[in-house]
Amino acid sequence: MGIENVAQYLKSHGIKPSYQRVRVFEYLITNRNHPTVDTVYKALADEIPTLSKTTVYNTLKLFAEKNIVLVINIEDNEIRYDADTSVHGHFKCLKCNKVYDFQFDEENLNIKSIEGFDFHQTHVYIKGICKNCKMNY
Amino acid sequence: MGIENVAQYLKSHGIKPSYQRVRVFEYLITNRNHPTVDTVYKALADEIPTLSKTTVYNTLKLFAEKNIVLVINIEDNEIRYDADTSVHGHFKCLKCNKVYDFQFDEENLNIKSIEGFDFHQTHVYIKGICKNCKMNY
DNA sequence: TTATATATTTGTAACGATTACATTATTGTT
DNA sequence: AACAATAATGTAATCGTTACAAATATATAA
Ligand SMILES: [Mn+2]
Ligand SMILES: [Mn+2]
Ligand SMILES: [Zn+2]
Ligand SMILES: [Zn+2]
Repeated sequence: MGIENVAQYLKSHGIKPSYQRVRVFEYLITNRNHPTVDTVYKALADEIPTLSKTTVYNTLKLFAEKNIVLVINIEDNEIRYDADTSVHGHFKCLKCNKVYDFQFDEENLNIKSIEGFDFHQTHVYIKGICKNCKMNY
Repeated sequence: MGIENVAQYLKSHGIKPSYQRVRVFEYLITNRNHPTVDTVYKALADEIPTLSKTTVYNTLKLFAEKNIVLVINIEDNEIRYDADTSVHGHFKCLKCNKVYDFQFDEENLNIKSIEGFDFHQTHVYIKGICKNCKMNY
């Protein structure tokens, strides 16, 4: 994504840009790894020794409410976050556990049997084995 | 689904058809409501007073491993189960919390950027407001 | 600047869904 | 009936998440 000024970006979405919030959001856009709360916490705890895991929880929940992050529920045992809020799908490799982005044509989904419904969010999740893992095993 | 003999169906998928397993699977195919563990437990506990919630957990996990139920993770705070294992999408209404099935054209998704990956499962989840709730509020 | 109010962060305790595990019950076989 | 194997049950433990109160930081007014 092309976010140059993170503080300004947060402000423009109604979020006061505290130090911790800026750092969490910066983590998301520089490491595009669809991290869990724990991943973010462990990564930042070194550089921000006073950081509390509760703050990471609160911050990501706030980001989700303000719609600057997507909440990704591919697996039932982990919640991941994504600062890329454009419409795209997620592929999780069952061997290396990496989550890949992919594009898809939403219009061509050609959805039947739920006409007249209001769509707020669409999530497309695919599980399988990625190219790397297919070759190396 | 057209499953006449549940016990036979379980056997054919490598599952010994104990009384509890048959009852849980029967619940799934008669009430097509994408229930949680708790929903199944509460519904059957009346008729099977000795039923343990652990058994419902074990049973649904076994069904998922043997691929006779789908695990549905639309929301991060609830795991739902579906005995209809055909490819179809799920719409969750954010007002009435009902989960609707819908069909979609998998081929037309036209997925880019993950060529050469092996797909095991595809999930399409949509959240929004259903037709009923739109009209009645 | 100082005082005061508001917002945010922190750390700990509580919660709740899920799992682990030991015990009991059931089923199938000799 | 005796035995072995499998499944169900109930309780305790686990772990991710949330609630909450105290501490800290930030903004505003005097
Ligand atoms: Mn993504
Ligand atoms: Mn379904
Ligand atoms: Zn992989
Ligand atoms: Zn509804």
